[in-house]
Amino acid sequence: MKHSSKELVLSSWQDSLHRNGFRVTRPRQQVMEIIASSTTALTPQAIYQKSLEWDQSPGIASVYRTLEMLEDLGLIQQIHQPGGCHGIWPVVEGHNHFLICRDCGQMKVIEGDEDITGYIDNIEKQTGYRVDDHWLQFFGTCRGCLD
Amino acid sequence: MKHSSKELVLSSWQDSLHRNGFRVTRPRQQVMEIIASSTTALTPQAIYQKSLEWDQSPGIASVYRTLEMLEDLGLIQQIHQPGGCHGIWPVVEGHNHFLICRDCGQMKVIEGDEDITGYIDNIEKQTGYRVDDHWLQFFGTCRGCLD
DNA sequence: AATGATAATGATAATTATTATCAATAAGGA
DNA sequence: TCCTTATTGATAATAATTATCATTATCATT
Repeated sequence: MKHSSKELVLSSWQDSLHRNGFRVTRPRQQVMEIIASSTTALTPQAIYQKSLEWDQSPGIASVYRTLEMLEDLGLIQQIHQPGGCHGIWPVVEGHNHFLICRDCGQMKVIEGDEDITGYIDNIEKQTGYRVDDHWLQFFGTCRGCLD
Repeated sequence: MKHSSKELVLSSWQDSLHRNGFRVTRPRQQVMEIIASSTTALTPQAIYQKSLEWDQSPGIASVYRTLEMLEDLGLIQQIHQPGGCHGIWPVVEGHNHFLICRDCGQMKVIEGDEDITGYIDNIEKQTGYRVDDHWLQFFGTCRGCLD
């Protein structure tokens, strides 16, 4: 029996909650399910709206509380977009860059390319800053929205 | 007589308002002054707070209205940071990348390096996306905060 | 499987940020 | 200087997030 990536993510998240002494409750499972299933970075409000499709759904306060917990555990992160707001996206192994479709919001995660390490060295030399992290995001149109 | 960069920015912004039929009012001048003088990307609320140091200051609504106008004119942009909120920063010629100090918020603008064009080509080939823009931001510690 | 300590929830009040409204004001061309 | 009207300031309305607290449900222990 083959497990989908989503199921692997969800079970590892549940493990993480247990290991850190957090209970695995229905509201938390629902929020995690929505995040892990999404192909776009969702805002807290959007997550709450999606949860309303269930016959039973978490209160808005629990959505925010769950997001805070997941972020503290390093399981999710905020992705910023030109519009102004940020959406929620799972943290995955390694350093990532993001590719976002302006039309439908669909996201792709790109394995961090080390091509820019040279660039970073230059910046450190020229500015005197010590650089310890960076964001690289690409915006454009996905295959499906190009037609 | 040598004009500072700030003065050049402010006079070009005023020209832009005039050319586009906007009046140059005291509240607008104050907001522009604060943005052009800042070494960090300020939120609308932070701009309003700074304006209160004057004996006369714009209402909060005028701050928001001025920011919307300046953004529509392409004179300012929103800079996103890990904290969650975004700050206001002048748009300058060409494509830029940003270097932000985590401690004091001080920003440096880096002339867009074309090193990543090859990277973008690869991404387009591998994903089928058409990429038309990107954000590259570096986070770290500035010279002053390193001590 | 039942119990119990307590973490977590849901409902809602409180807070904060942003936008809309409108009478009064001031910019800038005539 | 006058006049037209774009803009302002005060504040109401809206939206998003956080805090409060009595009730509920998880899960280690029995």
